[in-house]
Amino acid sequence: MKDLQEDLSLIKRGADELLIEADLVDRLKTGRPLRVKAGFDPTAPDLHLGHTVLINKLRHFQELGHHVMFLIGDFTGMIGDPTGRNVTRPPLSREQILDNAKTYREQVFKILDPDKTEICFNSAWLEPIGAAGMIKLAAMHTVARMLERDDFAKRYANNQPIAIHEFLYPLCQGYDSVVMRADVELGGTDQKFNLLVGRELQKHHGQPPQCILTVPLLEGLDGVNKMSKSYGNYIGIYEPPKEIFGKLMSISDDLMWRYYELLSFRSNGEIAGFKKEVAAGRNPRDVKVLLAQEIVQRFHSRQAAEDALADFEARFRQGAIPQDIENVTVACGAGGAGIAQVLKQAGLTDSTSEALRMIEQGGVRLDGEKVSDRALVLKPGATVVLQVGKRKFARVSLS
RNA sequence: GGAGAGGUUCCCGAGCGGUCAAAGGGAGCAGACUGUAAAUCUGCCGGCUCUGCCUUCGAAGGUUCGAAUCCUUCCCUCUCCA
Repeated sequence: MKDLQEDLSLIKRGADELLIEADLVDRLKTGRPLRVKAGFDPTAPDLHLGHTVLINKLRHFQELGHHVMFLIGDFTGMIGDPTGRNVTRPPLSREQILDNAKTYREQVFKILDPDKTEICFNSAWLEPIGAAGMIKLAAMHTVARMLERDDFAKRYANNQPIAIHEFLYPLCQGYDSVVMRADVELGGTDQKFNLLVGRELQKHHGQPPQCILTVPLLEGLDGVNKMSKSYGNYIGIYEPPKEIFGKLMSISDDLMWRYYELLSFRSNGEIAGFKKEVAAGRNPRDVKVLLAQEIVQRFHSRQAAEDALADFEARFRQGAIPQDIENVTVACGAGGAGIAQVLKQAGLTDSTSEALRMIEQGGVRLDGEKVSDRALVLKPGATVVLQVGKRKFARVSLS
């Protein structure tokens, strides 16, 4: 019995909500491996730290000997989960989906055990049911119940459009649970409604309704919106070490604690210790460095974490020029090229207008010297190191 | 099917014949400062062959010396009624 308590506390660690706990306890008591489901849209080809909160939780179940089913929503991906942002997603081609799925698999297996993970595609059963099946499915739920969903309710109240196909998404996701005979489904807190629809549909099909475990959504770098590729506030787990490190260093001091809670493998005791030390005057920067290193090491290596730190220190604390600068060749006529042109063609600014602005604001350096002459001309044959702001560098050769 | 409201620059949102590349806020970027790509403050924030020129205000036409602003048609969204 005490093993059960330990299992349960691991399952609940960091989780937002568990429905229905007593039901889950009963199922755990049976001793059989539970069928644990979590689904992902194959819309984004790579995962970011926000997804890993959920995947870490899947791993917990896996460690406890349960059957983890990683569902790739290749069919539902065509619908796109209603985001409330009223953005129409371009439909994905078959190849794109398969391609994305492959990438998913690789990335997820950095956290999950490949031998113990079942990968499913929901097109396998949603495709065959056809329009008739879809109508049947739609008959199992009412519009009023659909509008209970917070997102729909808000949009409806704010006179924002809701397309009918958006109602189909929760139904499809719920039907997945029926086919997969899920005992437990995991999702972000924003998924709660969809997860509950799964329970309803399972009841309709004479199955015991699945338990639901929601994990908090990780805030993105801005600390406000959820981390998401479409908001551009994310840290991808395949990003270069220095990017991951730098992005983590850019989060606010407050957000840092949230990240510790949801991403760090450090114990609660350790984290509480850090908080105490910072309150007592320790520089939060140093604690942030530890977090950044831990994450870089998880997805790259210990060495990469060391290097990222060294580079960061050199660049931002001492203003040094980094070692690995991109080499760019820019073509110009015999008379040379204007500095603004060169900055644009080297990809350091988006437009010549922006380049000129950067110069006016003192954000451009040439071989470490601030450029103040917007009419500066670079001669053919010259090779210079150009810098825009603190982070953009290029070694430019004129030819 | 009928009546009404509305579509503005990355987002929200003013403008309602010239002074509009278009207020304000957010995001973003740069500078200063610092404890960091935190916080704070300042500036920038369509493009270009840049003291000028070109392209934007759902789309296409039209009126006018001149249109984001007026007219016509079309597309899209919302509300109420049926």
